[in-house]
Amino acid sequence: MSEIVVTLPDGSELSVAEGSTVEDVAYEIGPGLGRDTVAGVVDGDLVDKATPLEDGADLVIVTEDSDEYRRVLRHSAAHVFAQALQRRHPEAKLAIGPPTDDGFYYDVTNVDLDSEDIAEIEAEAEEIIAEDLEIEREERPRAAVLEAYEDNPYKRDILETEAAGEDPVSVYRQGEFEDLCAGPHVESTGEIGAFTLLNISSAYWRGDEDNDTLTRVYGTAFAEEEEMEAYLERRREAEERDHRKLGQELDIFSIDETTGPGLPLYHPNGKRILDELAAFARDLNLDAGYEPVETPHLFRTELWKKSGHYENYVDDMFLLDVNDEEYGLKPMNCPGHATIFDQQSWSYRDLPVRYFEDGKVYRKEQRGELSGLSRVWAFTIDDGHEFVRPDQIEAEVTLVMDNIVRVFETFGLDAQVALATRPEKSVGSDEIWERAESQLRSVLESRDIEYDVEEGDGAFYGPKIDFAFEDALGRDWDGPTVQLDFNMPERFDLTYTGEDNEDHRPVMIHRALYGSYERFLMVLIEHFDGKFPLWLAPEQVRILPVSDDNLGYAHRLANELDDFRVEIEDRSWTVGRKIQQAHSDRVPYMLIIGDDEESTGTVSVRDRNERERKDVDREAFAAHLRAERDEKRIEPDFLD
RNA sequence: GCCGGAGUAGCUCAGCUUGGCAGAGCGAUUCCUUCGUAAGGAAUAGGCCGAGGGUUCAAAUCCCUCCUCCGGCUCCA
Repeated sequence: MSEIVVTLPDGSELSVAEGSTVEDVAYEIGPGLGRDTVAGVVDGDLVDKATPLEDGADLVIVTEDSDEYRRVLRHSAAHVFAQALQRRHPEAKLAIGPPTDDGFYYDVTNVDLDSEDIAEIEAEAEEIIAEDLEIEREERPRAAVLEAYEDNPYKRDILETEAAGEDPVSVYRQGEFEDLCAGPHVESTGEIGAFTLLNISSAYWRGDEDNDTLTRVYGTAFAEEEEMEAYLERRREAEERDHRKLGQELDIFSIDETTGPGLPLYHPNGKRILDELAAFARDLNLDAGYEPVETPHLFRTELWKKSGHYENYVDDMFLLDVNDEEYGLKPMNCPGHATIFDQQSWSYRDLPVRYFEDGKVYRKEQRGELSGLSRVWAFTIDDGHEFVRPDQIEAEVTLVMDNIVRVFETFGLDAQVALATRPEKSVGSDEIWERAESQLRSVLESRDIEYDVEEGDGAFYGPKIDFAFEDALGRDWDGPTVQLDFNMPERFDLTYTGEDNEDHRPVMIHRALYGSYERFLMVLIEHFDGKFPLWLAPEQVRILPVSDDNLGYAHRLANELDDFRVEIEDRSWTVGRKIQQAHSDRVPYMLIIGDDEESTGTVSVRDRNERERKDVDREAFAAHLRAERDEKRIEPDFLD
């Protein structure tokens, strides 16, 4: 029998008998690995473990404890859901049912499902898992499959796109159920140790709003019941961190039905945090050579016509009629800043010119998009605009990136970085685009920042680097950004005089260190679970007198700490109750003072992490507090 | 915007299936208690049951329209 050679991930080559499957090779390597093998990745494609290998294949063995396996298992779980659905609702039509990062979904149509149906289908799915049906791959002639799906436009669509030209076509069968599918799958339905349906919603076919609306059922599956329990527990904890819930509990902001959707109202606690954030950004900006400017919320639409917003963005703008003249609330700050730049003539020596403004903007987002602070109609951008010579782009972008990195470090945040390149519809020459993109790339690489390239995802006016945050529920939101703009300088006919005494066109850089204060605050609330670092905490110290007799001492203490946000708990509660409340309000430090402390002039310090120390010297505590605040330390560390 | 779910006291929720006096806990207020490290006690106040219309002797409850929120899709700071 002839042999074939496969290459393993470590680069080693292995000779095996022709016709060997992924599983055979695993056993060849070792019996333990053979038993653990659940699938393989061959030349980058995930396949069943029973797939025969070709000579020269690159092979990765997939075992149970891997993300690949979880995807395979969940893909099979999606089939189990579909089978259960068809047992209960034979009329339902299946569209597509892929695995996701932490589960699966299946898009279906021609069936109405409510929560009762979901419970029934879930019970049916448990039954299918108990039946332990073998999952088999079958190759069918294309014509036969096309005919079988005669009245299912979605499966036919898949045959014409993903499976275009394939003949035969693979179908996976388990019991009476079969589904058009490339696989791979686990061996039998019994391999799914834990299965649950999570929620029901909707989606457009192929994500296109012009297509049919489908019912999307989300679920997840695990090999072991305990894994699923742990996952569901993490989900519950994430829900507790949701900024909409904490925002209300901690009295940070509200969005009132009467005052309007997507229009957040910041309470004193919220405003204290925003003010600290603004002061921090202002320091960074002043250090980096930005000059503060300020522009109004409203401009004549003449400006929006000049900037191109009226043409491209008018559907998202709030327009007002003022004495038969049209005005618009600003959706962006850049046209105002470009106009300021245009008020004088500039020399090449003056550039870069850098303006910044915490500018409130208004964007009429689609109603279904609004969500807490992450998507709103009125929000404030920590907006900077720079006017630079083309040869200054790289140095400027480097400066901006350094500041963005500084922000991430200060808060201990993490984000997905993406370089978005030239879209099909764009302005500016090939040469300037290429140069700009390579400059952005080079800044990212010189800073060792990991990033994805999103081809064609740039703005029509220039390429950009976006930083996306994940919220507690795992949704991604764009935050800080650096964007190059070749368009606005054209539209505003902005120029500077070069060394050659000729007019030249500057490049504009749009950048935000936070993105918007709204979205950034959302990220911080969830990131810290409401336990803000001392410098940001709306209330930094709470003084808890043991009895009313100690109120005088409490006020003297509060006066000594008058450069901090200090509150005195003077309700007629027991000490235990006062401590309990301070913990639930996530106050970094509590000072508990009774007769003992008052007589010795000390304090008892307790922090929100439940540590405490008695007989603390007031001066020493105050000095620590100042250092902790000024150094922007993340956690209260006096009691370390 | 589209599909689905929901809206009852400041907050969390019960009541709605089967129409018949609008409820609980927390919080608030007042009084008692002055308390030593994660919830002392009692009393009181608090509601256009999201808004409007309809059915009915009677609507929180049934029907219609709208608003808002939640989960997605699509778009984004």
